[in-house]
Amino acid sequence: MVQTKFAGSNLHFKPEDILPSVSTDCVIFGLDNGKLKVLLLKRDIEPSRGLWALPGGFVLDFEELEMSAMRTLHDTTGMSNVFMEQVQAFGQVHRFPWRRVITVVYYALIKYRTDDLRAGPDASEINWFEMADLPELVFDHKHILTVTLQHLQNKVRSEPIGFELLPPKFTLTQLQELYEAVLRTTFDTRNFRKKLLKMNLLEQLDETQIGVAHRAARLYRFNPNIYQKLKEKGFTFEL
Amino acid sequence: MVQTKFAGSNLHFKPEDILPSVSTDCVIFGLDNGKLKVLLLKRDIEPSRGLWALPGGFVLDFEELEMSAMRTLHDTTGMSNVFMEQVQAFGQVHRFPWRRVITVVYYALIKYRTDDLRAGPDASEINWFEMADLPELVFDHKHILTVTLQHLQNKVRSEPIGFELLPPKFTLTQLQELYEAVLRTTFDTRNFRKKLLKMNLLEQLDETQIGVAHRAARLYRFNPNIYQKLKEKGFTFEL
DNA sequence: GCAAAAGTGTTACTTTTACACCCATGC
DNA sequence: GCATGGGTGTAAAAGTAACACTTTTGC
Repeated sequence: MVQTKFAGSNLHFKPEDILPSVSTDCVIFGLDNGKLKVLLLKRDIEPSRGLWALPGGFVLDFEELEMSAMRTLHDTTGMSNVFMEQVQAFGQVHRFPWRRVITVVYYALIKYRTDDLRAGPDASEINWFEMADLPELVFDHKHILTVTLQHLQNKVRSEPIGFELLPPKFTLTQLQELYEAVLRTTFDTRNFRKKLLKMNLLEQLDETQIGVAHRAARLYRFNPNIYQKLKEKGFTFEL
Repeated sequence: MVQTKFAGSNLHFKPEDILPSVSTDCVIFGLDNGKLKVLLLKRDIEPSRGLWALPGGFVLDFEELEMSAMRTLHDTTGMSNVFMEQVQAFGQVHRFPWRRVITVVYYALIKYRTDDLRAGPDASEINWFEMADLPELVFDHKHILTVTLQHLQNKVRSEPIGFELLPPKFTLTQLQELYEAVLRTTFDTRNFRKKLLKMNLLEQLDETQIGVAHRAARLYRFNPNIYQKLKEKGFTFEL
């Protein structure tokens, strides 16, 4: 029996295991050279074959929403154990042209990589796009990205999650560029460093950059345990 | 033909018009005498008959999520044109005991009232409860309330939405008590007033309280147009 | 020695905090 | 006249913003 090709990457599941009206989509953020990028797939299925879309898929009957999103993330990047949080649900009646589908959107912050990306069976291509230079997107995905970026900008200023976009050891310049990219602004170097270091969140390492053609910068590490302890004492991260 | 009584207030709709796996729930906040309260229904249907629950119901096939939540709000309070925003989706596999149901939660800020509350056909009782003194709740509704309160606390500090809980004309003391109730804290009266008035968001009226057994307080009004203009000039509300 | 980015201190200004008394009104 | 909440100012402290030059390293 030939069966309709559903949107999403659930083809290896039986139709009766799928919730037909609920999907999850993933906004996967990465930082490439001080630029905030998002991972998109070029659809190779109807509807809207050939347009770019957020990775996503239908939720299985016995699958947690977050698991569904993590499955998508794993399918596309090969990664697990990654920072991921729900943004909200998007449910406009005609957002999906064939029938009513509510999608629950998650965003993930990952360490940028270009190898091991897999388009999967429903897509012909996978690629990173600068948030400032997006292609035409399918359905309401443009709107979803707008809302999600706003959400990220709020979160990143009130919780120390930005580090998730950086390698475990990073320089203060990288950290500053990260915040400048996400918040689309600039900071005064001296003031930025003073502020961050004063929080006592960062472990200064006895290591420096290697292989750079200029003075090598000090490396730092974010320690979640330190943050936890500070938080219990009433500290709140605020950029 | 006898048909199963579904949870929710969708009994006047035909089963085929209902999305069986998506519901909305409403966290309806009101301010009673400086206390933050939430509106709950005592369920008169299975499952969990007799327990208290958030008002909510299944989403119709051709109904926007927000409309669904507004319908619930209207059914219980008779109100429309009310401040309402999505919190997020809750989708734990076994949150609803009979089958998989994802619920999209909205919160509403309304002017407190006790008349015209309607329990509806699925509930035996409707009542306001102090956030600090909740009854036993059905399903994951306790968790939903916790997350939603947190969400409200964040929102209320970064956007001028608290006014939605007050009558159109209010005193600065009422305003302060509102924020103290929502954020569970206290403010210094002088500093609070200075801060709020300095924003130039509030219109001072030539009216005072009437019928109080002490010096009558000045009344103020929040003007959304003023806020809009200030926002365009780069102002951001921050408490 | 030069290009390139790292790193650092001080001052003016703004915001936040802490704190106590007189005022207006109804009864 | 007294009980009740309304309304106000100031000073110290903390935090933020603006600003320019020296250091280190690789080539």
